[in-house]
Amino acid sequence: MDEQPRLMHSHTGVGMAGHPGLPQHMQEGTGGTDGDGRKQDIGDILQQIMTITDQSLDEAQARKHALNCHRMKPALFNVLCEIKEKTVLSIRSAQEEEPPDPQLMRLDNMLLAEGVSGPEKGGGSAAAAAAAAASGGAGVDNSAEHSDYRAKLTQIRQIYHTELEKYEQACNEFTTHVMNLLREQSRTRPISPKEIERMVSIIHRKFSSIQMQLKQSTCEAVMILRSRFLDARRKRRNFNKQATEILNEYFYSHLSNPYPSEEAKEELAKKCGITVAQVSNWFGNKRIRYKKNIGKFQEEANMYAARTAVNAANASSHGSQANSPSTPNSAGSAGSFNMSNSGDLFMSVQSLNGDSYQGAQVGANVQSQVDTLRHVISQTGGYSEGLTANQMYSPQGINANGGWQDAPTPSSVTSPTEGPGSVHSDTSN
DNA sequence: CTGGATGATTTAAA
DNA sequence: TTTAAATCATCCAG
Repeated sequence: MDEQPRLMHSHTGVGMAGHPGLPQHMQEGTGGTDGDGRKQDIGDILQQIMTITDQSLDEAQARKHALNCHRMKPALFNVLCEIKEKTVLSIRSAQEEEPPDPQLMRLDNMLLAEGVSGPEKGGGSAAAAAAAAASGGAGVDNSAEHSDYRAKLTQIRQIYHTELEKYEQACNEFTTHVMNLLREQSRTRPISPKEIERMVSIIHRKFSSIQMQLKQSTCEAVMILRSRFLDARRKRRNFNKQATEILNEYFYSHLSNPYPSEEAKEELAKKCGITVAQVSNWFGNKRIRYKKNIGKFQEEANMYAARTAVNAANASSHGSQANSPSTPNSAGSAGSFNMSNSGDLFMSVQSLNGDSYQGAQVGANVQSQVDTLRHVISQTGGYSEGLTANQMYSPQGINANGGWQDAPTPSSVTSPTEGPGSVHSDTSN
């Protein structure tokens, strides 16, 4: 910009002094000072303006320059300004106020709520933030649960921000370009700053409509992601066999107190490749279902008990304790550990009695404990089978210890119509 | 297609 | 908050 653009209102009527260095062809007819010559001059200029679109760019540039430098130009410009001054009112009045688009506001709010357009870090998605807040300290499994979701959300956020930046940059570039163009044009035609402002606002509106599209598609992406995430969470997928085995192993080896501690849950979760919450769910389900129908789980219980017994025997022969998922002990007191052991062994006893289970694998030291347990069995043998089943996993001592199924009050359990006993009957009878 | 198995969610209680 | 219990929703073998 070597030359100040002559905007309409800042225009102060440049003198009519001739410009030096006019091209030769522009000079013709300017020699005389009479009216005819001037008229022809104007006609010539107008003619050139009219045909300007037919010219090549270089040619046009040259012509433009020539016109700009023409001595008649300021006068013509003034005339144009006057004409425009009279007609521009209608344009100016058409400048409407732009009300904030409610849809845009809704989109903005949603993006903010989803953490897409909000602060970069510290919270991620609203859902994740809420989950993290709800879970307090145990954010590890939650982050694992939501990591996929959050990763995708972050991706969306990144795309959104890059696109937004791109649009803004493009908008600024375009605005600058248009403004320069208008300034440039304001040399040859009257353009008010208001008009430039208006043009800029039109450009901004156009770009913001593009931005709204971006926001809309981002919102859609978030919604899709969200629904997919929720679906995935709602969808049930069975754990793999190994995970189930590990869980069952723990459950049956801690049958007297199948309440894994937080650390135990974490370890189990890690081993099984599931979350701590899932471990909790599993144990919750397992406890209630086991208790509801012990007979149904008899075989499973025997199997795992035998396996645990074997493991224990092997481990003890190597001089170390329990091989099961390295929880020190679920129930703090020393007595309960023994109890739990005895309870588990009791399962083996049952299988030996009822089904001639291969007890040969049970180590000798274990066998001796089995013998002592037989007493317990015989003592409780007078009850109905259903009760026997209950007694199996909750010997008296455990109840005293706050065992996992709080004293099933024999009287209530004795109701003979119950299922467990009947199922159990195939093995014991 | 069906019924049982099973993981997840909800509700209520401690 | 954890847990028991009920319930939901899906999976899956037959």
